[in-house]
Amino acid sequence: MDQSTEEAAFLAEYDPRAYDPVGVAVDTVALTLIDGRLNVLAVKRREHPFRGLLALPGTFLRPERSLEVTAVDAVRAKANISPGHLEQIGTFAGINRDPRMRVISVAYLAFGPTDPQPESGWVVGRDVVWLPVFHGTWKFAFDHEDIVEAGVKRAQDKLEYTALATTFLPEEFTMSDLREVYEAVWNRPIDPANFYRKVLGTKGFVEPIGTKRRNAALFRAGDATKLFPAIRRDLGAWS
Amino acid sequence: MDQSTEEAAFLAEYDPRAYDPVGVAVDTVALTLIDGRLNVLAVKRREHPFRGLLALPGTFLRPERSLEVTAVDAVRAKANISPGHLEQIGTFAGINRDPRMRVISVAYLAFGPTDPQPESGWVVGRDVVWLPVFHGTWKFAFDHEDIVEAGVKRAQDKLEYTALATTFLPEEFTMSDLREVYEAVWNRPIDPANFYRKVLGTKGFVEPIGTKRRNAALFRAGDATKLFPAIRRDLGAWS
DNA sequence: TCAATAGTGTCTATGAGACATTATGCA
DNA sequence: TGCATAATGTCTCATAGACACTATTGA
Repeated sequence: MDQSTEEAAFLAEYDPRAYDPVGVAVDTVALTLIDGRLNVLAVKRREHPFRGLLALPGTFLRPERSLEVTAVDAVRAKANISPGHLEQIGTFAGINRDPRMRVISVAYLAFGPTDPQPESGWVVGRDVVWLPVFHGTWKFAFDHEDIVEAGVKRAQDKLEYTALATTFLPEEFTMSDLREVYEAVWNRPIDPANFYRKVLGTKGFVEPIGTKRRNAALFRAGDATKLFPAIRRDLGAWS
Repeated sequence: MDQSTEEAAFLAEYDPRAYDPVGVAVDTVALTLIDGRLNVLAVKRREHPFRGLLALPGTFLRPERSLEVTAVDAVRAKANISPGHLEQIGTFAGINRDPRMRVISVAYLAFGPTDPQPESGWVVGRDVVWLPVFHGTWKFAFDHEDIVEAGVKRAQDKLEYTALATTFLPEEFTMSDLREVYEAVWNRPIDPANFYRKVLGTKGFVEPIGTKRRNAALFRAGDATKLFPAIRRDLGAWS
């Protein structure tokens, strides 16, 4: 590489316009609990490519919009979920993941309660459905199966050491409601008695309201964001 | 929104070319241990914008290259680190992070031993330096301070539940070498006796070679990737 | 009054951490 | 032979989980 070539390469390295454009999409894994089961929001594609297949709600990033706003709007446009939590999962950038051109996708994870509660398999609008994550296998467009898997795994991890489980629930909930969130997201049963004490022993996770529903005390979310001690999933014994 | 406008919006949603381009950069937080201290690789910028400030090694994504290759090459071009581990941290996309145009950065974390061992503050090449992370504060260009912080935090987390600490070390190492990795990345002292037994009690983390250096047994990396039980950092008691 | 769920009691096993003690190899 | 570091012993405390038991409320 001679001097001028090196200089050109150097300048190009620092000039974004020197390269062909790469498309940037934002796709969201929106999770909610329906009837005790974890569900993910999907859209049936009406256009090329992958016409007819399921895809995550998403759109292309516009230069003047933030990733977060883009991620939330894509979900709001399709369903009545109000994400109590939004976080970035990561960026998926396989070279041929989109047949049209190079497109990378910044994936987001959103979860929250839906109101009113739909049923599992519920068709929210034209070509929009909630799919029960652990009950059936779903064929997605692009690499969206990978993204869903990463999103679910992230949700599972986050329930261990953050207080985010409460964002799946309405403001008031019982201990069983909260346990149901863990059971749905982790897809395994949990001992009610031990769960009860573990949650109460975790500072700031929930606080009692004082009222009851049937014979169950009602709680609201506490002010903790990180849980200590964590609600452990004992991964070593499982995966 | 009338029918034709809606249709146009719908089509645009699925056509990447319908939007102004967004630049995609890849920046890498490359970490290594120098003299028992955690160091990060930085480049002094020679061009606008932020001329003269420190930045992470990085470049723009070309349509035909993968993120991972781009991330590793950016580091290899600057220093003699051979990343034993590479993972994506996340995508940083603040709207005005780059004054030239909208540029999002997919950030990667790399770590591994350097050979030969440089000294801390070592100038690897023209305008390339290793900076001791916890000894001094460094002013970076763009939002690269945030990216470094996220990278270091990710490294700290990963040492808890993965066997990646060994990738900071050469093939043969003593228990003290391994403890030094944890102390450098976590930036706090660890009881040698308890660490010793905790590591040996963690299936597949290290295996003894049988030989010694001074009076210390030598080990090599085991075949485990996830650690169980994890080497816990007791975050609750700290942050 | 019965059934289902909520909530409490109790025991065991595991692992983290403090810190004392012994072993090893080099100056 | 003495010193630094390696390696082992021993104790305490916190927490997870199994499972038996009692309490409460609606059908």
